[in-house]
Amino acid sequence: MTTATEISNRIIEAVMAQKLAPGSRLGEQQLAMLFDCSRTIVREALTRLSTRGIVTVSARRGWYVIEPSEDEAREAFEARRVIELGLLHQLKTVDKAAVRQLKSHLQREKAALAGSDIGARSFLLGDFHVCLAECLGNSLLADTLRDFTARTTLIAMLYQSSHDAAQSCADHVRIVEALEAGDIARAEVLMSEHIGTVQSALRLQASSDPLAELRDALAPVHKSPGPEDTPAQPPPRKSKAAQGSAAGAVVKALPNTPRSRLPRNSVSTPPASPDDTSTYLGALL
Amino acid sequence: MTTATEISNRIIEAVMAQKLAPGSRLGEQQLAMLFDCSRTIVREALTRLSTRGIVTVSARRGWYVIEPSEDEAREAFEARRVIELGLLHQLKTVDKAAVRQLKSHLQREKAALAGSDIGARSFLLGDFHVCLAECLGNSLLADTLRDFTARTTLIAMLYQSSHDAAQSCADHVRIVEALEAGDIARAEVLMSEHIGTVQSALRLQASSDPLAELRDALAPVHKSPGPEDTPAQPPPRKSKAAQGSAAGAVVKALPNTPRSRLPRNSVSTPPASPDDTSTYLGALL
DNA sequence: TGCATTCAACTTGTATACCAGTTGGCACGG
DNA sequence: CCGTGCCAACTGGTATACAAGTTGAATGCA
Repeated sequence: MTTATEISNRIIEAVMAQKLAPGSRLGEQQLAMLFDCSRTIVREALTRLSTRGIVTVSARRGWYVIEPSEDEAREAFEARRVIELGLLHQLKTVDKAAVRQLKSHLQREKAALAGSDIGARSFLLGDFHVCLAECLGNSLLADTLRDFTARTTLIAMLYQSSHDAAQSCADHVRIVEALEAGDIARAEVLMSEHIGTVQSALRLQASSDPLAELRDALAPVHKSPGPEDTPAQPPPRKSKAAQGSAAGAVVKALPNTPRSRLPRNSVSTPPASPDDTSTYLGALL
Repeated sequence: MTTATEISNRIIEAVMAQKLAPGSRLGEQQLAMLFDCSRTIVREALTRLSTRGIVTVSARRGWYVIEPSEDEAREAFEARRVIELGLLHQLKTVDKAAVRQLKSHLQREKAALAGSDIGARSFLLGDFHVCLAECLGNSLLADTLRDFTARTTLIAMLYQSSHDAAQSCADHVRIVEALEAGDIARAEVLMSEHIGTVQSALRLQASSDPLAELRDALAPVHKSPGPEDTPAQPPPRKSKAAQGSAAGAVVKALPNTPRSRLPRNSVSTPPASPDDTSTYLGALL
């Protein structure tokens, strides 16, 4: 048994940890089995998340993690810029305790960077911004920023961000240094550059050709041209499918369940075979 | 029959129109009767609104419109300031079409100010800020701002704002003028002052005595001292109860249903007598 | 072989039945 | 007359049954 709040927290965390890709399917029944509760609870969690703009429901087809359009991506980054710069801009003084807490966060970031847990790394990198808002004394904006950060994390996954984690962490360190020195204006500039760096690492094509993406993605791959490496790529969650080498860009989020459509045993599956569920929703556990 | 989205929109609008006061009770059953749908739908609407921070549920007691604490009030205004000033601050140029749309909004504000519909007046005054964000091209922030504006509207009701509508409208006019002139910096200053004016019109007591509020509210009323008038007061929705004159501050939102606890007819009330419902939820129709 | 159609499995959508906690009136005892 | 405890009515909480729409694969026909 689990509460709706727990479930939605898990999902948000999984998104921030890049363990749930844009377009991932979140079946009510599957989640209900996974969390050992009824569909009612799952539904409440998903409804909440859809209000927060993290998932969408396609009528009688299923719930899916959002796949932001390029316009939505632009808005999300703009929104984060507005809030985070606005927050710093209005700041008069920096509390000692806040700096201490932020430094503690940076420690965790560095630890994750040294370690091998890609998920924790991604989560902490995003959580820094939430933490900043919280330390600066506005939990309302912190909550808002959490949703927006999850959003930009999904955008980074969807548009194959080539940004690396070490860079982000270094940026965060400099920002906190500026805050500690009381140089808020510099912190603001650094934050602006930081967000700009992350945003410009996206492979957004401003081309007016709506087929460009497909054309590019479906172009025949003769040799691996490998122009640049993409360090912060989502972990090989799905195993099979998408066996094209890591070079080619993925068109969209490929359908996340290549499971063969076997005839169902009968009506309902009481023993709850973990096969289906644990395959791709293990990210939530 | 109504959808969950419609219901939550109605409630948000009623809040922005100051037709639903902080602490108002929103019974699932009552709303279900009012909107002719099942509790399931109502529940979804209320769940959504609670995610947006407009209502709260007290376990097995009922749903209520939020009553923000003073800290939450501070955060809400700060959040609005951050977003709105941040939005203007990052603005490079002002679109012609945006100015046109904003001017159209101002026309409606003036019309409402001239008319007698207090609800429309309050709604439009708040909606201006949402409209601004939308015109400036960020619907994500516009949606966020809608929730925050509803919040500050509730705060104004709860803390007996003495601010008047004409002043707000005049402020809005000046802000749009500055935008039209391309003087974004001035618009920013004006907006800052505007929000400051609204915020400082609240009767927030910064006293550390947690009983001060009660002490003040329950002080005997000998003569009506009437220091200043409070023009933008919530309409006399409830008729009876709170028969103390308009001078004394209301402690909290008084229990919104002084309905006598008559023995229930039997099990379920099929013909759905409109008595109970239409009494205080008429604001939603 | 190729194409259109049918159909069954699977999905969410909605209503409802029932569970459980809260509350306030009322009766009873001091 | 006052205080206290009990009880019934009312609240939301949860699970579940059933309705309704979507999809993809198998099948039959040209």
